[in-house]
Amino acid sequence: MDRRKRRTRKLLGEALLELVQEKPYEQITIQDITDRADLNRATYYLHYKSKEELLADSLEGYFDELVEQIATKTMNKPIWENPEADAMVFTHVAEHADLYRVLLGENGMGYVINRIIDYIAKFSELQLQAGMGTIELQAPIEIMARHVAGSLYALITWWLMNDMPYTPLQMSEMTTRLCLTGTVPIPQT
Amino acid sequence: MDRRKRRTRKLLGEALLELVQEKPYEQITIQDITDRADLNRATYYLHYKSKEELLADSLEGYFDELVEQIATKTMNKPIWENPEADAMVFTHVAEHADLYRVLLGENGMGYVINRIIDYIAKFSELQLQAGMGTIELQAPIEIMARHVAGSLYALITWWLMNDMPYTPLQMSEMTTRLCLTGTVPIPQT
DNA sequence: TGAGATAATTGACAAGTTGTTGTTTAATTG
DNA sequence: CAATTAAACAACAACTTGTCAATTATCTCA
Repeated sequence: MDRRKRRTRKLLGEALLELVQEKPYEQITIQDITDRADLNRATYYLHYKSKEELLADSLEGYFDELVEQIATKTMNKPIWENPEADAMVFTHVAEHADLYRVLLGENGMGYVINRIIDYIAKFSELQLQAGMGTIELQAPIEIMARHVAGSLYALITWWLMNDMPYTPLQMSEMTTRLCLTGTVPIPQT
Repeated sequence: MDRRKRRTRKLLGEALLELVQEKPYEQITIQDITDRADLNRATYYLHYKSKEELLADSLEGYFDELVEQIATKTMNKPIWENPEADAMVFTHVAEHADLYRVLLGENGMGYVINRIIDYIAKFSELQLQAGMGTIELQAPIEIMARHVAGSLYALITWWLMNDMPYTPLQMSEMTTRLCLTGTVPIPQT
């Protein structure tokens, strides 16, 4: 990709991520973005058709960063020997708290939310497949992965919206425990 | 509330819920809504300031309907004696599948998603409080409730987006099992 | 039923946004 | 250096928004 092209897209992305923290997403116009990036509005349309397209593109970076971090740490280890993996997620969220608060909270953005859940689910699925022999399946792997992803997503947002009252490690331990042993670890009848 | 006022709001709500299934939410203008409802555009502003306000208002009905159904069935029963409760949720979603697919799927709407999770979490919290004496707490109730809510949300959307490959009862059984006993019901070390 | 209150209509307004186009200028690459 | 490609620029029509003041229809309650 051309150096100038990359530069322009980077500028646009940074502008949008800044603006998103200043005013409601719907109220951000393409004009606003190009003003902030100090580019002509027409230039925008040479790169993106919509705000959504730009936002999705800009977020890639954050996601990839996190996914890679985790991948290097947890590869080939089943999740139940790895509370640090989840802790990394919570830490990552804390580092970009302002942004995620906007993306996930209150008037959060649906496709970002779903994308995040998908990301997590895909990841869990790998984890679960790795441990397939060891554990007794409670449901199709696909579904178990979604279950874990949903739980993690909900706990992340709760934590974020309540000013992070626990440490990432505490959160990750609770998450892991709830996902692995459930809410009611009483003798199964 | 005035009869006419109610009528107008109902018309606007129906119009929006129709439109939301026809084209992307962001592309729906207030003009579109009032055209469909056969009302003057200026009239809209006498009732709502934004599209969001109208949408939130329109959804109340659906939510209340479901919440009440469940409340009457499950009151005072702990959730683990009650797979039908969750089944009702899945059935409800199936009944309004077209709408929920738009609200929750792909480019879903963030605040609707969060509202749904909040709804479920509040509900779970009551359930968990009711069974407090009986069970051993794995984490603060608040967190356990979020965990359950996130899981249920993720499973609902997965089910919806994959053309509902299981029956509501099957889904509800898996949900319950995963939430109660977790993904890995192996002896705890 | 009829008077008064309230909601809705209508048409019009300025201000702003959108997407696109054709032309010109600048930067990058080999 | 020449060719290519990106960006700037200005201007376009079409549409959206929020808000008006003046008017008409509808409902409510005495």
